[in-house]
Amino acid sequence: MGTIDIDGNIQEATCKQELTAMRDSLEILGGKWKLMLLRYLSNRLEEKNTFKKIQREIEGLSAKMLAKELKDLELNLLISRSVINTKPVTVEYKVTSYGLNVLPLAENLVQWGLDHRAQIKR
Amino acid sequence: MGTIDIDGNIQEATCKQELTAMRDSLEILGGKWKLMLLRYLSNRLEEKNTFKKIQREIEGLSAKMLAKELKDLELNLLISRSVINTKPVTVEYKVTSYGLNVLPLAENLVQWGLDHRAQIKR
DNA sequence: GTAACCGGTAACTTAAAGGAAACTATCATA
DNA sequence: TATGATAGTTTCCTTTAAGTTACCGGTTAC
Repeated sequence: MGTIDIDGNIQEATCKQELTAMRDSLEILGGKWKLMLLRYLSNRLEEKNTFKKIQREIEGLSAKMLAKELKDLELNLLISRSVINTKPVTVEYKVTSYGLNVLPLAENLVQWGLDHRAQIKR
Repeated sequence: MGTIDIDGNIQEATCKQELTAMRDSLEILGGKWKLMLLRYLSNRLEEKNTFKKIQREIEGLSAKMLAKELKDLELNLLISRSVINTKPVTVEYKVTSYGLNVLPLAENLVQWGLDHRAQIKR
């Protein structure tokens, strides 16, 4: 196992680095709404996903949480935010192409959760 | 996408079920120590991993948290607990074969975390 | 008899996450 | 002038996750 850096060198991660990496992942993707938002936006690439639209369509998601989660995702380059000059202004959120890379991971979690529920039932 | 149940039927999951599944996964695997413990035990299949040994070797992990995380993992059939009649008694924890299935998911998280750190640096 | 080892538990504290409701500011329509 | 839309922010509150310290019962070695 190893990543490849800019110069093409294999980067073997130490045990501690691996742990940090895992915690990073859980911290960045792990909130209550983050993966959900990424999946939501990934499944609506052709639509104009504004703040209010997202909030209306995801039940239970408050403005405060939505604003925070969107900010976090943007900071991590997973989504983009663009202000559009309509009146009143609208703001559109999109998954970045980099953000699309998270999807397989999210689907793995979905699948594991489904399998696990079946497993526990036995 | 779909799981296969006992009778071989394809189970298509609704959107809501998928979300629940994802949250289940994060809840079951998402604590501060759970995935770390699973990886720890998975890498030490040949050793006798007792409570104290684990606590000694994982720095920062208190008895309380260790006991709690082990209980949670056991409830979810991911590890097994067996009391051994030594004096004083020791308790051995092992990953179950079912628990081993979590490893790929954990490695994905590790890999994503490493890649992401590289990505953010640019 | 007392100190140390094992596998925990209980009580308390702190830090972070999350939720509800009200509020801001700008513009448009009725 | 009042109402409603968009995109948030602010305040207050509750819940949850996690850490700290002290302790228990049983056993053995000194």
